[in-house]
Amino acid sequence: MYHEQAQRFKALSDPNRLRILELLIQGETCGCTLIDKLPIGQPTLSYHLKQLADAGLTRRVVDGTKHLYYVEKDALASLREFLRDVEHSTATSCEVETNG
Amino acid sequence: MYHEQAQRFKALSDPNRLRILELLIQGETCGCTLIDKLPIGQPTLSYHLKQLADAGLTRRVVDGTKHLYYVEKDALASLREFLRDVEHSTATSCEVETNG
DNA sequence: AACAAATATCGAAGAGTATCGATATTGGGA
DNA sequence: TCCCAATATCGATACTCTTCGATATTTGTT
Repeated sequence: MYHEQAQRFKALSDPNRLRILELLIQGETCGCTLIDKLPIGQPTLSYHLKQLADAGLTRRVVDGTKHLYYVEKDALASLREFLRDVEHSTATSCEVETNG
Repeated sequence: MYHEQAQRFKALSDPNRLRILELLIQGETCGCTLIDKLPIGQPTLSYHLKQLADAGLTRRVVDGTKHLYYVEKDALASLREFLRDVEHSTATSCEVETNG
């Protein structure tokens, strides 16, 4: 089913979310510090973090009043694998006249 | 800039488009045969093919009245690379207590 | 209990998306 | 030239997304 993969790609289809992912990977964990590095307000950040979490791309850990977010690298790897499979599932009849 | 990558991920964020990509890779090339394998009408297929082409994921070759579409594998590979970079750009301070 | 900090949720506005039926366009064949 | 097949475009509709300000919730601190 393509629906699940499509959902994950959708989570990656927003520039702010890609930026968030990279900040998280680089060591940011807390919404309260992310907010200073993004051109969006707090409710919007919360919305994007939820999108990422719902897609399985991040995991949330509650620490007192702070919420820490971590990237689920396995999910990213799974998407990479999907793309690679699509690329490689050729191998059959896709022969375009190779000018020979 | 994340905008361009986000655009490409957006092109992959629809199940029908993922299906189209796979059909194209597997040897389909013509809209007139794709249409029989998808649960959408002709204008919608045309719309999706345009989305994919605009995102640089496919290339169109006109052959008389038929239009042939080919997957730009380089674009897929570039997305894979982007995902891998995001995964690997850690290496610094993202140490979560590794239970040691 | 009162307050502050961090986050989530709500309601609304505006933009964008997917889909369709109808119609236009383009190219090949009679 | 006339018709057909393949595709694109248009206008409309319903839905989803992103964003915001305002407000609620949750937790730690005094």
